[in-house]
Amino acid sequence: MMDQAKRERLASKGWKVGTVSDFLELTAEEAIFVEIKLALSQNLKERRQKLMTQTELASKISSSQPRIAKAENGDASVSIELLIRAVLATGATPQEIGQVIAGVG
Amino acid sequence: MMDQAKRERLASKGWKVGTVSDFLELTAEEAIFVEIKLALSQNLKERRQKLMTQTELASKISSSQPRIAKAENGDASVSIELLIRAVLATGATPQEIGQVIAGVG
DNA sequence: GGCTGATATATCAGATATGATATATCTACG
DNA sequence: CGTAGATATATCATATCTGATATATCAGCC
Repeated sequence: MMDQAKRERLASKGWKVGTVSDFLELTAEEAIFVEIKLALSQNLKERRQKLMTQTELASKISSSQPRIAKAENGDASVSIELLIRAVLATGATPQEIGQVIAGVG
Repeated sequence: MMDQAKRERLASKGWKVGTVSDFLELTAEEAIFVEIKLALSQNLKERRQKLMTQTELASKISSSQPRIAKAENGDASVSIELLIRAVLATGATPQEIGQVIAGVG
């Protein structure tokens, strides 16, 4: 079970987990979906930090530094689309992305 | 190298691969991104057909039958978001989704 | 042929994610 | 301290994706 601290951390990023009952309304699939996004987000941050600045990565994918920051911080407004585009731009292979997702759950 | 037939197949779904030069403007990462979407699309169709109708799946994820049809046919207007939500709704695990993505490339 | 259920295609108004911009915060170094 | 580079936060107009709806096509069966 997810603890209070984690719920608050997610809620602060815009995820709809404010109250306990709200949280319980998340279906198992929705929960997995969020976890996949968070896993990609973490992976992006790790890979990017070794290679370049947020500004450099942003220009590679015609995005902006603020959006990369949100992507790396698990902001709910960032789509999986952008997360995957960004991870690919760090040189990740489909195999690596697959492993990150498989590591969820 | 992708052949003419495949280019035409993609273009017909809305992908920007109309002319050869347009096609060549796709970066390697963009190409991988499209392939990931197509792999998820195929996987969705296979899994869903064994379990339920498009209409049933649509209601599970508060979508519509036409949108599921587009998702299964690799239409460019369908996001990875929707593809993953749909695959999860067929009961796929993160492990299975990871494998599908890892299988690209 | 006609009927029925499933899937595909077309259109569209509304919702959501987007990049841009401005600015704030942080960190390291002089 | 002050300056510089990197990252975080806020706001916003626009582009893209969305579900809904209507309708077309297809397959199997009578």
